[in-house]
Amino acid sequence: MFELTHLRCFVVLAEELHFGKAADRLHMTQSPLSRQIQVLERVLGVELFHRTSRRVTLTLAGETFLHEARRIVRLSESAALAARRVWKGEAGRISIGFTAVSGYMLLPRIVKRAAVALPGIELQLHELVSGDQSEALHTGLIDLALVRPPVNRVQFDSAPLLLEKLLVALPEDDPRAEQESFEPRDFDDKDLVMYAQRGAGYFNQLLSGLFDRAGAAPNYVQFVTQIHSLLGLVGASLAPGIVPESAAGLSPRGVVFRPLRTEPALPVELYLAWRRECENPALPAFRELCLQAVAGDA
Amino acid sequence: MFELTHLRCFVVLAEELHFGKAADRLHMTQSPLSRQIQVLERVLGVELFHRTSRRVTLTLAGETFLHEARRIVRLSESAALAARRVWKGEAGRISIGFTAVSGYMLLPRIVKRAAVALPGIELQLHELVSGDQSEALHTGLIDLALVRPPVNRVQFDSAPLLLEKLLVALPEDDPRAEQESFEPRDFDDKDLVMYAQRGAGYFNQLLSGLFDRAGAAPNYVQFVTQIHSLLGLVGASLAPGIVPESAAGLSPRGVVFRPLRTEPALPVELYLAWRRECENPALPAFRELCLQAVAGDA
DNA sequence: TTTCCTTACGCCTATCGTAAGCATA
DNA sequence: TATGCTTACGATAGGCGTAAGGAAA
Repeated sequence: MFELTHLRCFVVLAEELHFGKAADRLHMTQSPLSRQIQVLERVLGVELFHRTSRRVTLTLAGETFLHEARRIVRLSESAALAARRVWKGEAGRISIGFTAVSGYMLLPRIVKRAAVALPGIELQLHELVSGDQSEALHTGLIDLALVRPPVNRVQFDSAPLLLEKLLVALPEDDPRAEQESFEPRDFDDKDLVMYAQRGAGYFNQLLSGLFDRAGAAPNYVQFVTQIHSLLGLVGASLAPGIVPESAAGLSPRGVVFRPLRTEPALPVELYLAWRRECENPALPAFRELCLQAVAGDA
Repeated sequence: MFELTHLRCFVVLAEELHFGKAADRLHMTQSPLSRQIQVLERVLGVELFHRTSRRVTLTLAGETFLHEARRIVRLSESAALAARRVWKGEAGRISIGFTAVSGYMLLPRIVKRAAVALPGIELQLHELVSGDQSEALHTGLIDLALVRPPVNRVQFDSAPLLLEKLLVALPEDDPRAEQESFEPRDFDDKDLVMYAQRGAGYFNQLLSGLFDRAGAAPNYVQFVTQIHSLLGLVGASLAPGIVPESAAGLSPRGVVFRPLRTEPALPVELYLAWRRECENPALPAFRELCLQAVAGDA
């Protein structure tokens, strides 16, 4: 078969229609050019040029081949450029995993920034429940995860992304809905929708610790794994619940939000996590952009 | 720069993800394959594969490059095929020159046949006055001409394509319009629209000879170079004229056609003409088709 | 005679295959 | 220990440039 060298020689000769000039442009002498063309013609079984030792012209077959040869040469150049851009992280695709609540608040801001700062990067968003995130990260389905602690520090690298306040979510018909703000001990021996230990371990531990330190023991009327479910129950007037600040952005019906005074004031953590051997070259720049997107709007 | 060899190796390896198996498919040993990939990667400045001495996987840059490499390899194969088809005359483009009258009758039949019998051939039709045809043929604007004799036998090869009768074209209000048929001596000393010696030499000579041999001397009221013009004058009731049979297919307003008895009965010749050094590989098959198209419908 | 494409010859780079090296399961 | 990718080495094929050959203006 022929090679790209042959095509490059052919294209230039077809443009110059003069072996000497074409050879100059190709930084070679006439003789090897002549042979390159001969080889190409022999391999194809086609006369590409009409040569009369005085004038060189394309045959019809040569004209159609020129068309294709140009495309191939151009493609080979652009393919190299594209590969280099992906390799250098200027282009490519990044898959991001997020849980509903963490994503709804942050991702629009991140996506908007990325479109401006990293125009060659295509973002793929995967909404995943917390438990699935680390597996998705491990198998390579996603390159980056927005997760609650703890992050498995053996498999993954991570960076704190955001700290949030906690809010009390109350049914709007709850008598305490008038109250300005709350503190943990307000829920001692009071009904509360709580997070399950399995499936919502982070919020379960966070709130348990909070109530323990305050010497409060709420009456857990229901355990849920997702903030969505909790807000549904609150909206149905079952009982109040505690949610991260970003959940207020969901504006659920029949629910009002009030501050919960805690120590520290911003106890809810959100982390970025990624595989230690980060083989996606676009990832470092994108992680940086995530951190800036959060900081820039804080 | 890289070569097609590198791309072919790369594509197969990307499919097998195993140097040994890929090398088998490429009819080579592992070692040169390994080096081909290394060269490609060095030339691109990009790691295409993630190698762990146990497992081979594509990097992201490799995935995008694979996409392009496949296209390039496929294109190079199809380009060779296309060039070969044109070279063998199975595909290509043929430019045909024709004069209005000769073309209008014959070309539709020829075009229809070619679409079926030579589907890879694209036809380009050029309507040209007789005088321009041989120049167009010479310069290569057209590959084939439908022409009236004489054909320059030094520059061109030719073949008789069609013989036609002559018809008398009469204004419909001419008293002789009732007459069944004519012979040349009917026009002795009668008004007639005639063809000019320059620009319509063939018909001028044909008719002059006809009238001479019949001992008739019409009264030429006007000289024209094109059959179109002659029919225009006839339709305007200036005088009758003599036209080839195919002109009747134009159905001009205000003109009636009547046979002209001549010796021989089919005196009007139409030839195919082409450059002696016929460099269009599709031409021979197409010429054959033209002759068959005429014969098959005679 | 000049121009310009092709063929001939010697040199050199690049590829090939074989074989040894080395990391991983 | 077996598998499988990489490196080392000698042989060879194909490319290049220089120089001579040959047809056309």
